[in-house]
Amino acid sequence: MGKDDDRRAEILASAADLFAAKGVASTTVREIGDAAGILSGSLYHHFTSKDAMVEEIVREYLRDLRARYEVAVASHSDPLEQLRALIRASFESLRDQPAACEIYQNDYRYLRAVPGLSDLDKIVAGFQATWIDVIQAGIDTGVFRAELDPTIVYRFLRDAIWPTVRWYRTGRKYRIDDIAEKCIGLFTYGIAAPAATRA
Amino acid sequence: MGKDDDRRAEILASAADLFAAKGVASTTVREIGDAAGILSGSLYHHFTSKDAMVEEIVREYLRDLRARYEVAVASHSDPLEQLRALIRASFESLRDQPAACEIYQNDYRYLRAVPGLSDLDKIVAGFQATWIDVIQAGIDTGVFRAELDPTIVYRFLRDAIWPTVRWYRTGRKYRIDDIAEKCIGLFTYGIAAPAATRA
DNA sequence: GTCTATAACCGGATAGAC
DNA sequence: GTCTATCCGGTTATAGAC
Repeated sequence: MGKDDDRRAEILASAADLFAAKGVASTTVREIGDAAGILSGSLYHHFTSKDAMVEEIVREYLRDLRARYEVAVASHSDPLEQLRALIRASFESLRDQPAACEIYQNDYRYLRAVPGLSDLDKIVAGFQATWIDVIQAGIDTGVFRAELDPTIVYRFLRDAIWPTVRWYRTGRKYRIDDIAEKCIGLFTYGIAAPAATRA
Repeated sequence: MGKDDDRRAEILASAADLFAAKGVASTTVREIGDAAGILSGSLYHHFTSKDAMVEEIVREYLRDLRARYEVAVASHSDPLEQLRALIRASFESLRDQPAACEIYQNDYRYLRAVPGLSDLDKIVAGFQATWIDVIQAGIDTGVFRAELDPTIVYRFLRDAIWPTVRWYRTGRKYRIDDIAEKCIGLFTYGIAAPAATRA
């Protein structure tokens, strides 16, 4: 049984790489078969459909991300530290599961239309609530600036962080930890030099 | 002649809406025909192919954005004001041409593969250079914090701004000018309340 | 568990009548 | 300038042999 599961996992992993590189819709079952060393028809012995493969990849990814977020929030009481932990957790997720993350980023519209992922919007709303609660707590306790709009801040943070998966590559100029800290620094203190703008 | 051009422009505008809403690859020529009130075959009297339509939409959009950026940079000498003008110009572009902008955001991979858009990467590199030059000037003149990495700052800014086109809708809770100013405030000063973190 | 062969469908694009 | 009719290629998925 372990052997079969391994084979399944191998096929799924190489399929995820293809989905990430070319987009889900543009990846054919023939290509998935080629990458796994079998013919497309044989895929249907392991999976019921191409969309079922996509669903399995994305579900596992979301489950993992949810777990990381829960640890991040539970590990701190200060909202600023919680927010920083959420940012770090996001970058670590994107480092550890780049293929699934890229699928999630690039093909959200496709995923929403997959029958088995009809609860996707609900899951994503849960992530959003986690971030916004932390931001709101920061404002309420005076750690964050009072003028901030939590929803808008969340959206800018989210959209700044996740596309990193498209340009970050392991072993290149930046390590993911460095990028995470630069992101934290930028969003915590802003661009402007204090003396020049806060007079 | 004017009549023909109008008809062309109408078809192109409704096609752009479809491309933006469903994605370019998922939009069929039959749907484009339906939206224009003609059959798919008749489209080929006005355009040589579906990709030719896409190319025309995107080229016009990029030309307009380039012009806005040039005005933004030329109108100021202080790097902080130049950066703010670039941010405002981006949001105004996204407000005035939401369909083309969304295509550009969502279907970049598709666009890169369109033969007629083989210079796309080069054009985009020009945009990037404009932003990075301004950020570097801000650091050099001491207006921006010295620790900043211009390339990274550019990427976070770019990725925070453009996805706005996906959730912003005219006449809703926020006007685009408000969103632009909130973006400027967030990236200029950061999240942290000064007293709490700068001690 | 994989292969062969093929069904059933849908996409972009074309030719020629009107 | 639009319609009718159709071609051709590529897609997912299935049936049954091995």
